[in-house]
Amino acid sequence: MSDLLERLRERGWRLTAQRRVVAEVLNGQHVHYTADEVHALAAERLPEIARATVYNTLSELVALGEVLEVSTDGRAKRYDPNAHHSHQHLICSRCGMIRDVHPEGDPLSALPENERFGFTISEATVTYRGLCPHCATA
Amino acid sequence: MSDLLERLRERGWRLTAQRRVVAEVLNGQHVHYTADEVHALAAERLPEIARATVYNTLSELVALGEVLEVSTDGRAKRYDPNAHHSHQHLICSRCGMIRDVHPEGDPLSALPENERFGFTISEATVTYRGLCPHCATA
DNA sequence: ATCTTGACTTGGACAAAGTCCAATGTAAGC
DNA sequence: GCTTACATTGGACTTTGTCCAAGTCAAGAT
Repeated sequence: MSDLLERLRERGWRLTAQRRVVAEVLNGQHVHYTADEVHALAAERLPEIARATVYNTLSELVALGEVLEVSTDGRAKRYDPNAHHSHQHLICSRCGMIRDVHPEGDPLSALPENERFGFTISEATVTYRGLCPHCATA
Repeated sequence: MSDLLERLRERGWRLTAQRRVVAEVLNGQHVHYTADEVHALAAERLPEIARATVYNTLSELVALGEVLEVSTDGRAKRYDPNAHHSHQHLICSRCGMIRDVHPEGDPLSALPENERFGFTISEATVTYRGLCPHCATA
């Protein structure tokens, strides 16, 4: 935890109570919260924190590479604190639960040159969908 | 084109002027429009078509499996008329443009059994991101 | 050809998610 | 402990999408 705050301070991040609370809410979670959920959890500790501040802070954490933005469908974006381990996502089509997974190989290499259309490709994400054990039996 | 409309009619779809125009806008495109873009294009031919009708019609086409919904990020969903050929997407991080691409191999097989957490996995989608030739030079 | 009817369309209100901005507050360096 | 540049606030605004009651119309029946 304090690693995160220290890394941020080294990069010139001004450490305010609001930013600390947002970072603490995210840190070490294996669930991926929406911005509104982060706001609600942060407000438990710091009641007057503004929605805009949560959005700002999340965007900064994403820009700094400390947190990943995951947009699963047309709904709210979710924030994934596990930015330092490359991984992909497995999502339950029914309940929306997300698990981090680690497929083998590099999906980037599966795209031949003549399928790149002049793009400068920087990233490939793989999303697996299906039913989680709980939803499959329910 | 008329294939699509015929298929839909066989399934009991009531063919209205509005639905015809929406289907015609989508048909045969290799770009993937947002609902608003579809609305604008449809309105060129049928000026008074309502936004709600476009949304309704797109949802029906998706439910019938004739069109795929692609949600690229937090922005508007895009509609992909190429539902009958399996493919993946390459997205410009700046302007949001989408191209269909065809990577080699099957991403599903890259996920080992012990990384499936009891899920019944039905689908794997791969999304490549980068800058399109136009945005890379601008 | 006209009627009938249930499905379709309309437009406006509403909602969710997110952005923007001017005024105010404050962390950190001096 | 001052100062000031940077952060926060809250409310208005935007975008994307959904909902609904009232009006309209495609298509089968007569």
